[in-house]
Amino acid sequence: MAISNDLLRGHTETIILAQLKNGDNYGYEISKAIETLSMGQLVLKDATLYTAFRRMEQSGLIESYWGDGDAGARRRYYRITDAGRNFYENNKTNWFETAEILKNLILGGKKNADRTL
Amino acid sequence: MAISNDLLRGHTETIILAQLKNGDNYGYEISKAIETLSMGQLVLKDATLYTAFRRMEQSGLIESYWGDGDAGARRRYYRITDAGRNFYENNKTNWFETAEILKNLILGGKKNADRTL
DNA sequence: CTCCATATATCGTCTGACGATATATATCAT
DNA sequence: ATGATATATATCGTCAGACGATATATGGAG
Repeated sequence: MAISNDLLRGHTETIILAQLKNGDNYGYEISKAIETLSMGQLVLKDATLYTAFRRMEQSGLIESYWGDGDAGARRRYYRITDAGRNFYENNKTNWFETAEILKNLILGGKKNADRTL
Repeated sequence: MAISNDLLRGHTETIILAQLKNGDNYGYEISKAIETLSMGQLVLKDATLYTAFRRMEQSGLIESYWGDGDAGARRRYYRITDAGRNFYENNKTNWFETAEILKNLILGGKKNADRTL
């Protein structure tokens, strides 16, 4: 059961930034790292990945530069900025708090409800 | 720090169904119950709430009927269907699994990365 | 020479959350 | 009484983000 697009929504950027915190990297490898880390449950689609990069660069969360390797297809490397680090830390904290609340909401409270109406 | 719209996305229906599992109820009270249960962190907007009801009724997750109370504004009550229960159980399980994976993804793995690249 | 993995990129579509707005009733303060 | 506030439901239009489809380029395996 893979992670659905709607449950992913809003998390993509944070997940990518989490990878970039480990050092500069390029799209394809970030994508593979995420796939591995999620044990195959999350495979970001190309369109999702690259639109996220663009968006994040425009909003100053990351910077990019072309890799100088001659071998293979050209790679565009991304580097996390200070703004990106702040954004990441905020989202991380936010997620843990949200997850706790969401857990309660999804469980629904009220252990033994018997309301007839 | 309230729950952002994007983190909410995809969870609304599950959260509403969790409430209806406690017995038939109407929109306004469901909304208040969610607000209380989340300690004010999640306040579903009217538009979100009522579009969700419509969507869910059309897809057979819930059924509705007008309350017969003469007092106050008319209330439309909702009842969870069998399909709704299945949907809820699936989403609940799915969420707990997804949350676990998402936790790893957001933390990003690789404790002490020092890749210069 | 063709197929596949690597690698990046854009266009257009669809879905779901929400701001704005409308409508109606009951209660409470002025 | 009159206007504000809480209760209660509903729709329209907008916006953002995930993704299917598609395009392009390279290098190695068969």
